[in-house]
Amino acid sequence: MSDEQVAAPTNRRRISQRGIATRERILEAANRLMLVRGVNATTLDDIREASQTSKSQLYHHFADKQELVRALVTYRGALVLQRERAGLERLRSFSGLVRWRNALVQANSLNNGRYGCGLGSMALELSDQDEQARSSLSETFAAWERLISDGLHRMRDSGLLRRDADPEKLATGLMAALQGGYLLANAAHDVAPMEVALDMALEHVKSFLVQPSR
Amino acid sequence: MSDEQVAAPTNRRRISQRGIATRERILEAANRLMLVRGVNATTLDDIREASQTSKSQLYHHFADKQELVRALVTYRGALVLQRERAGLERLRSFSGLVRWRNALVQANSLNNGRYGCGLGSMALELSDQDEQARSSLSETFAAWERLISDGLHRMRDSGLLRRDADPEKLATGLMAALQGGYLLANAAHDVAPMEVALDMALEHVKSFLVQPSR
DNA sequence: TGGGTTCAGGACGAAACGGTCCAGCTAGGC
DNA sequence: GCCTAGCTGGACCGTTTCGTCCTGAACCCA
Repeated sequence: MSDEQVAAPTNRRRISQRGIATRERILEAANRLMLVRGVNATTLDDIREASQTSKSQLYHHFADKQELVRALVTYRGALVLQRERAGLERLRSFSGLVRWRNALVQANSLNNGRYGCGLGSMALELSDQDEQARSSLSETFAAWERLISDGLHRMRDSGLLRRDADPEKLATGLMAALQGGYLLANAAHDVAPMEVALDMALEHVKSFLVQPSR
Repeated sequence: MSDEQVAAPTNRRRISQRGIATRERILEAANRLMLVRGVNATTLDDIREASQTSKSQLYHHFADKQELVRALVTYRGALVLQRERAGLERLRSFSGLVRWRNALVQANSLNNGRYGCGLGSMALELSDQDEQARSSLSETFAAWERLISDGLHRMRDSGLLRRDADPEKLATGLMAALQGGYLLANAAHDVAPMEVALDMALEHVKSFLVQPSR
């Protein structure tokens, strides 16, 4: 989020700067560790050590591990939406979509496809385990898709896309290709499947362009 | 597999029918539980209880939990490939692809999008945790994609698909759409995103048909 | 039927893990 | 500068969980 704390503290009476910083440090460490090892395979002691804090601080800022995980869902969601908003809010052309694709592919190629999408991996791990986390993740995905579909709406309104193009469905398709691409790239430790998947989705969007640039 | 044990016992000297049945029961229970709760969130005691066996049997048939998980990867891989082979080995037309899509969607709609793909969920959970499991899953995905691309090759050879269609890339796209669809459907508890994703991938294949049926 | 091998049951141990507690320190309003 | 409320460090506890071990039953072959 641009104008509010990414890690909003729970409403308490007095909160010191130090307290906020500690909470942020915990979330940052949890984010890093759980991206690599997964949520369930990461222990509180791991997080305590990586964040240079102590047990009591974990339990001062979060009621239990589940609440920490839920806070992490919010935290990651905010980070991803912040990043994606920067890349998508001015989307007005097909080449903008290509730039969006390239940025995602490049970022993922830095670690040879490993780790996947922070939201996608949590979605699979938590969906059948924590209903609140699931619905929160689902909303984040919806917001992400909306960033895409808003751009596609602009393209349709300006006459770039045909009237029969359905921005919502196209956005869902792009998101599925992205998430499936992340998954296959992670399994293969190679970014290539993600490229192929995104290119397929882009070709599909292209098929709705008024003047095919091919 | 049709002509070999799905759960091949490790090479031991004498193995009774009862022993094989026990091993199968353990794998079947692990498969069921880990699909719902995830690998790391499922304990050996859960499996012991669900399979009506005991601790010593688990450790008689598998060295440790990791080896059980690896055996499960093989087990699930064989099940999925068996199922998919049945649906794909005679794939020769676009309508065959539509039937394949419908079968997947229908199966997933039975539980409102929950649980996702047994291979995909393991891939995300294990890829950064067990290199052997990851490479095994990656190979299974490759074999699965090959079932699809073989069908697409047949379609291309018979003149249904244009010569410039790339069956391997199309298969990767279909697989990514499927896996991404599973993921989004699981997060949303609604099969709809999976339908949209697969339809996008099918449209993409359709765009390579010699005579567009639209 | 007898002897050795494999299978079953479950008690047991050790370590990891989530979570509690408390004593001392820090910060910010008055 | 004092005082209260919040923050920090880390020892500690109970449970869970992986893994071991030992006893007895079932099985196979001669």
